[in-house]
Amino acid sequence: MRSEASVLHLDLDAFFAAVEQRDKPSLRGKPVVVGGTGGRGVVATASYEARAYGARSAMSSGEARRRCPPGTAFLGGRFAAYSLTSRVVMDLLRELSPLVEQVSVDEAYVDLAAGGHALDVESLTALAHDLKERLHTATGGVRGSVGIASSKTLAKIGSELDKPDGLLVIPAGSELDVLHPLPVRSLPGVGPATGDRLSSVGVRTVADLHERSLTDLVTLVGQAHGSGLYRLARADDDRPVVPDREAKSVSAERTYATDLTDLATLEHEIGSLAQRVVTRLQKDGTAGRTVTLKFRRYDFTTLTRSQTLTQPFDDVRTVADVARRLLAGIDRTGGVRLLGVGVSGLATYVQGDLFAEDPEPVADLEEDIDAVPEPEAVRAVPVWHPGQDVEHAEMGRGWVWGSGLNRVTVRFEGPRTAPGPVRTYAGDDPDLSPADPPDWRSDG
DNA sequence: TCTGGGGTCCTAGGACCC
DNA sequence: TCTGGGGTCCTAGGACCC
Repeated sequence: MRSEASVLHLDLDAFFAAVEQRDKPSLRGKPVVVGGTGGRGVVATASYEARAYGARSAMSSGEARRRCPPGTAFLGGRFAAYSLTSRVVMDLLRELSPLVEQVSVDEAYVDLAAGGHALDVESLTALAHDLKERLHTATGGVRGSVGIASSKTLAKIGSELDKPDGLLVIPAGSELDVLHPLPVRSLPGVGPATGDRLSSVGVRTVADLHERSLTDLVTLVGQAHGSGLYRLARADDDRPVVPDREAKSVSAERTYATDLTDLATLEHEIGSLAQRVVTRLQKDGTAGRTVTLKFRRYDFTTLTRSQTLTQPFDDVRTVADVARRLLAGIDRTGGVRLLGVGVSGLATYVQGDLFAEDPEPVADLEEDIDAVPEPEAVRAVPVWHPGQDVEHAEMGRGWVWGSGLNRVTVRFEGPRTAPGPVRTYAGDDPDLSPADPPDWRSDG
């Protein structure tokens, strides 16, 4: 908690629906629901007109249809438009401060102290008012709610309390006055499960929470969550505004209109999910070490299976092969409602121009790189993927990082100058064809 | 027409190493 | 011949958020 209200939280109001209403004037003033329109769809965003009829985020689309009147627009979503509009807003925020932490397409924190702004309540109110107006103009009609307080949590609660089109400054010193009357469920991080546990011991408001001892709370909801709640009840939150957080995992999943049972179909679906994940991995110039398969049965029971490999990978074949092997160990009786494929344990690599004259130094990126020499060449080499039959090796392009006798170390070509997935094969001819596989091995 | 899709963080147990 | 802890990594599941 800072001594001044210098953290701003912006939350765009009914964002997806607002963009639709902006682009289609006939939808303005009418209930609009954006989300999955199929039999198993859920609501992503309901306009405030639709909320008046009881439509809510995460509700099944069927339920929303039942609640909303005829004439309600049910739309599938145009994510390119949302993302473009989001960028306009985030650019405006970056004019306020170099420290902007984007949480999602429609939400961000801004460190106003880092932007050198006057932090008295009057100035902050004027700043927020001005931001809201500029945002509305720049986006062509989207509105947002702003909270400004001495911490991220309080700023977020502030924007939430005055929605929609809100503006709430919580002056330093008044945090507990705002916090204590609120239901615990309104604290970020307190969902249905924690809410029920707290309620079962008579904790309903933040004031109730404030009366409980640290040990009580830790016993009730665990170490991390318990101490977090203890601090929250005291407005004790000093988390910094952090721009550009690195992603820790990448995943893709799909719920099928009807449950899948056929193994060949499941394996095919895993292939297309793996492709989606790998496309993003490669675009980000990153690679991962762990593949996770997510599996939801016909009855909604959900399980995950994962496997960690010794080397990072960023190719479809590895991801798909590992995921298919994980699938083989799962009882598929009754049918599969959802499949997901994820990659985690991401390693971050320096992006750079492949042919830059003065490449980024790679030596100190990771300890185990120290011994690796500069790449000698980029050339076509056979590429083997962990878990793959040697017979199915392909030709690929890779950086050759040192070819010794009977041994060539290859890194995948990609937008990076630092270590990526390493594939080594033994053999004295670096131009061996896949039809004539050498004695393959995977090795650092 | 019950329950999307993309994430983060935490817990807990077992393996393994020192 | 009984019996340590601590630390880290991996796996599985769960809570929560937008």
